[in-house]
Amino acid sequence: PEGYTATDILARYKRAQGFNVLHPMGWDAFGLPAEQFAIKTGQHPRQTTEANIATFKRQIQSLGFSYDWSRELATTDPDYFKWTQWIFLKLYNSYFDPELNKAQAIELLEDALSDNPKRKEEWKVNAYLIGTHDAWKNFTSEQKSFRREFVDRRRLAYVSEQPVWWCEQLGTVLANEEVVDGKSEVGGFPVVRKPMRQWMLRITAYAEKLLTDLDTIDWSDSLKEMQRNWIGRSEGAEVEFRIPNSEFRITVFTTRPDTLFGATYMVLAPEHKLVDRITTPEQREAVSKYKTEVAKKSDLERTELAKEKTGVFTGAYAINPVNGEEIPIWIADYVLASYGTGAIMAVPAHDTRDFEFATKFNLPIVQVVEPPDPKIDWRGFVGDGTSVNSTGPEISITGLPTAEAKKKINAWLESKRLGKKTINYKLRDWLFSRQRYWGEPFPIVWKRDASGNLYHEALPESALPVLPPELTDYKPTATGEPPLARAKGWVNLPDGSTRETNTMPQWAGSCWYYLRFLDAKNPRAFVGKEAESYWMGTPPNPKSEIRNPKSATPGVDLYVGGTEHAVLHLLYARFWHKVLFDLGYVSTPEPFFKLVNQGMVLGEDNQKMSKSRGNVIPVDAPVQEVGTDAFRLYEMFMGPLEMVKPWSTQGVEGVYRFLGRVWRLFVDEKSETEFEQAETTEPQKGAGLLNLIRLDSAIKDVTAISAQLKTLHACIKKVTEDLDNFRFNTAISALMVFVNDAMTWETKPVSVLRDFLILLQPFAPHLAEELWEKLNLAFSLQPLALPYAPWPKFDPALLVESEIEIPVQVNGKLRDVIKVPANADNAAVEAAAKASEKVQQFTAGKTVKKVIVVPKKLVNIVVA
RNA sequence: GCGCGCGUGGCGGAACGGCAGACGCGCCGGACUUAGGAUCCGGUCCCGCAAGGGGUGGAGGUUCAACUCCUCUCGCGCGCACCA
Repeated sequence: PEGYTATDILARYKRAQGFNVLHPMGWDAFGLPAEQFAIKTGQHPRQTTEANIATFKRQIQSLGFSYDWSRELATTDPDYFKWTQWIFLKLYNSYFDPELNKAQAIELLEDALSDNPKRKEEWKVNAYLIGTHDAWKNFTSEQKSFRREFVDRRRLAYVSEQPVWWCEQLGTVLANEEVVDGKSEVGGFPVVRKPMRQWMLRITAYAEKLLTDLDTIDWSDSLKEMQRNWIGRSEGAEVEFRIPNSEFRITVFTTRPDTLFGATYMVLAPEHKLVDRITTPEQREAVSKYKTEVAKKSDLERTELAKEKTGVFTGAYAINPVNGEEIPIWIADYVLASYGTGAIMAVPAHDTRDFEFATKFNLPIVQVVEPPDPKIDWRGFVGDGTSVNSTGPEISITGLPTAEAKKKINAWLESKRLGKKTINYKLRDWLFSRQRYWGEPFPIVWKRDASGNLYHEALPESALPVLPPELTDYKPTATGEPPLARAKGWVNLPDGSTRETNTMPQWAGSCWYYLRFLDAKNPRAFVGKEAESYWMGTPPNPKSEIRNPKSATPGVDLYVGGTEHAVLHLLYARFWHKVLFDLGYVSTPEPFFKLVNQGMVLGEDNQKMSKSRGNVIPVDAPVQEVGTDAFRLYEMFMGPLEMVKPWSTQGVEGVYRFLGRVWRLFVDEKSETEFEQAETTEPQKGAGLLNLIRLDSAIKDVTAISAQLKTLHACIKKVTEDLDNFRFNTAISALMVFVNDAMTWETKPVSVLRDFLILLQPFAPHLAEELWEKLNLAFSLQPLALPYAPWPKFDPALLVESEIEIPVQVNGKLRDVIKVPANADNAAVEAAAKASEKVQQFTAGKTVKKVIVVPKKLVNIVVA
């Protein structure tokens, strides 16, 4: 409720300011967690999903959130996932054009192949593919399958056979992002690497944009940093090492080409393709034994237990291109097959891991970098310095600082065609298929060509939505065959083709729901052009003030959510959005302009709430005890939204008492006693008895005096400014200050109380509306609905004091507080300060060296 | 190990470089009450009768003035982690 309360307050605030506010709610209900719950309770996922939605909806509605329920959606609804499948088709039918740096329709790739000779060269298209687009129709089946493969390899959604994370207990493969410390993110089950044929999404094509565009959006630094780390950009060079008397070449990636002269050995990942080919007969046994050992280790063991380096010599040597020296090639599991080229040049003098390895296996350690400080030991020094011992027959970088050395050696490598500058990313393509029942089916069928080769083909848009088959046994299989394969009648189509039986992951639906909210019922498009550009488009809606006016990037004005989606939903959604942007379906390059992470609410014991600890506060409990308004108010009063903070039952009572004071500010206490008595004697009259409650007789339709206006306008100013900065806790404290003061008033002007209720309404809407209604009735005011009553504007003129208090310091220490006329000039203020008796006590007999007068703030007298 | 964030009363937390502790909880005292776990009034950083002194994890620095800026350091939280 914390994040939802925050957005509801802002939605109500912005609505009162006259903005057109889109504040929606929906259900992201496909995927593993929902299906796991269904299996656990032995029900069909559709049943449990519907039941859970009903429960959540009841709770959410009990909190009085002002959602536009006409836009409610569920990702499991065919009217919704039809468009999830539609977007998948767009991914399938697009490729990433590196020259234009954007996604393009796949037909353009085909056109480019036939029209642009330069492009053909780039793509390394075989000569027989050259011809006009039309000519392709007359290709032989062999040619067609070649062309198909060529195109398929470039789709943003593609099929790939490679080692993937397989989770036995969940019966499905998982994406990198869903595997945490060698276990599944859902359930914490072990996962293993297993080669499988799977659907992938080419998110790596967007690595650079996903990284650089972070600078255009207003997210927290930590969240941006998490995405940056996950994308893991690193600049370096690829260098090619020859193997003597062999055709084979080993390419390594290094961020320190300047240390090339210090490369005294090479290491290949045990899984590297060349390992078996280069291993000498004498070393064959040792190498294959090591490979088997490594294969048995889980990834967890490979990383966590890797304090001690292991590896074996392959018997082969490579030639260091800068000095022609032969260096031994080892294999070791500290080199990962999945990063860079799966091979490294080892520079033990200037890399911690290589240093450990070389020390253990007695490999030579040669200094090639001089640390900037001679006191630092060069052994294991990994920072920047000056190159030494780096002179070869053709190239020397000795004496150059690291940055220049890198530049020079890169240029040399490039001129010799031995290497080139490269950028590497940790980000891998997104594994997009799951062997589960509860997800969107792929709009894909499989066919065989004349020579019997299996190939995939997209269904036409008219075939959407592809509904999943009704299955009584929807549980996953042990073999990894998707449960959908059981529905033979569904799988096999009349024309002999078969349906794809994998389903999409739980993240698919949430990748674009914010777009569907804009136009939730549109039957013709995933979102209508007009609706999209009205809510999301450039130029930014000039009425939006949440949006940073300096940013050219519009999008969703405010997204409140937890950090748990940092490298999952929030990365995936940005990726999909960028593809849709490239293809011209949305008008912004980024989906979410401002994102605020609400901090977790801990249990009263300062621990994370969990069933096992028994410290969970169920939403219904405080709502029943103190009511929705107090609950909302406390959620916001606990502390800053972003901060982690513990729940406190006593704290809830505090804001409950505040609401009681608000009530008594408006209501005649005697009438309340009458109401309570009547309720016990005549309970059958029920709600009608509420009329017994009368407004306090001090509330009058009179002009407010200036002190009252001052109190009101100070409150307006503070609440307005705090809401603009998402500082709910201090806004509430300002409301409390107002009430504390107003309680002492002998006469309470209606106009002031009304404005106060408008300020209170976003936080405590129920109480505010009740009192608003009573005021309207009692004073026959126009019956304007409170949520649309215009937000009051504070008048600075009313806050001006004729006399102000100025603290006076002597040598920076507070000695007195003096009263001066607000319009007093600096000289007058200084004189008044010096005239103060208390001040004189500390200045007597001393020389005044300097007097600092900060207008309307403070006086500091410096004496010696 | 690297990155990000945070250290303020008994507690949650306030403070554009300008009166440290707003507001709330708790506690102490009083009023009203048969009663109070309701409500209202007053008090509440520490030492001190007071005058005054000390105080924002610790040590330095910049400044007339530092919770706020800089350097180092300690502690806590989160994230990443053999990424070449």
